[in-house]
Amino acid sequence: MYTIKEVSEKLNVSEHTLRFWAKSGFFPFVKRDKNNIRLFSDNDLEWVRIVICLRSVGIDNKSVKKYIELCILGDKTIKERYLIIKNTKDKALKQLKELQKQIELLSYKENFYEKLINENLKDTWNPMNSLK
Amino acid sequence: MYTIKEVSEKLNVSEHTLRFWAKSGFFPFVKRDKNNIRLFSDNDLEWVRIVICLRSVGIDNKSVKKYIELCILGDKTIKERYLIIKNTKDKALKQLKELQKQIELLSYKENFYEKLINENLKDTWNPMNSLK
DNA sequence: TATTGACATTAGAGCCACTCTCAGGTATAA
DNA sequence: TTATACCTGAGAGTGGCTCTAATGTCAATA
Repeated sequence: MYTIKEVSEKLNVSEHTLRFWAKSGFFPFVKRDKNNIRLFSDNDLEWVRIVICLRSVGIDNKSVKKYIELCILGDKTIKERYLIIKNTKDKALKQLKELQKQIELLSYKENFYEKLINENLKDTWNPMNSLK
Repeated sequence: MYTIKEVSEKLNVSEHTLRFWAKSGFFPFVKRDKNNIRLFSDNDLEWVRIVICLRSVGIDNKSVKKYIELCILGDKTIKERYLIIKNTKDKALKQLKELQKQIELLSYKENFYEKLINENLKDTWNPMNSLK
């Protein structure tokens, strides 16, 4: 069983965020010890991982909450949950493409600056000039 | 020359955001017509693209502003700008890896649900059970 | 035994980056 | 000349943290 701090370190999410998520009802199953301290099981960690996954792909907190509620409702919500995960994956794939495009642009500019520095040329990329 | 609306459509950023960015000093070079309406040149569009790029990789507005100010200062800031772009690219590459991991997890779960639906099995993924 | 330090808890204020609403200005078209 | 389709700025509202403050538990040390 892990405290908030340990979960925070294991999964690289701030304690603040974990408490905020807890307050938002993302972890209805996490137990407390006699001093009211949250104890996450290994299985709970997997849940946190899913929340991280959904959030990092830009699913808003309300929808994350809804997904969790569907899980708790059990088998009869499987199709709905399937669709949420599928749509989320599709969204993530789009983001991946977008990110690749941004990396290309950044690489282009990195290269551009490298050349400028090496060749000691003037910068032709400034408010008054064009990219290409 | 393009109005805010046209830029918004071309680059898929809301007019609100563009105005917000303008107010934040991200486009000090954009001209206005006699009615005070912003007119973006093709070159300005490239600037907006860079801002989109930096923002979408999570560079905060203050740092975006700083980068723009460095550009305006001209040649003597090239090395500093190079480092900003390089660090941003590295950050983006990390995000790419992270995103790929998330997509893997989503695919795993998608598959899991698909099987459940096809085989009409019970859901073993719920608060009380483990992922594997 | 008292206190120090490392942990935990909550409520709630503050912050960032939008996002939206509003009131108002201009230009063309019916 | 009124409708529409734009544009403008100011400023309120929102989401999702992020941080602070006040408080509590417990183990170790002076």
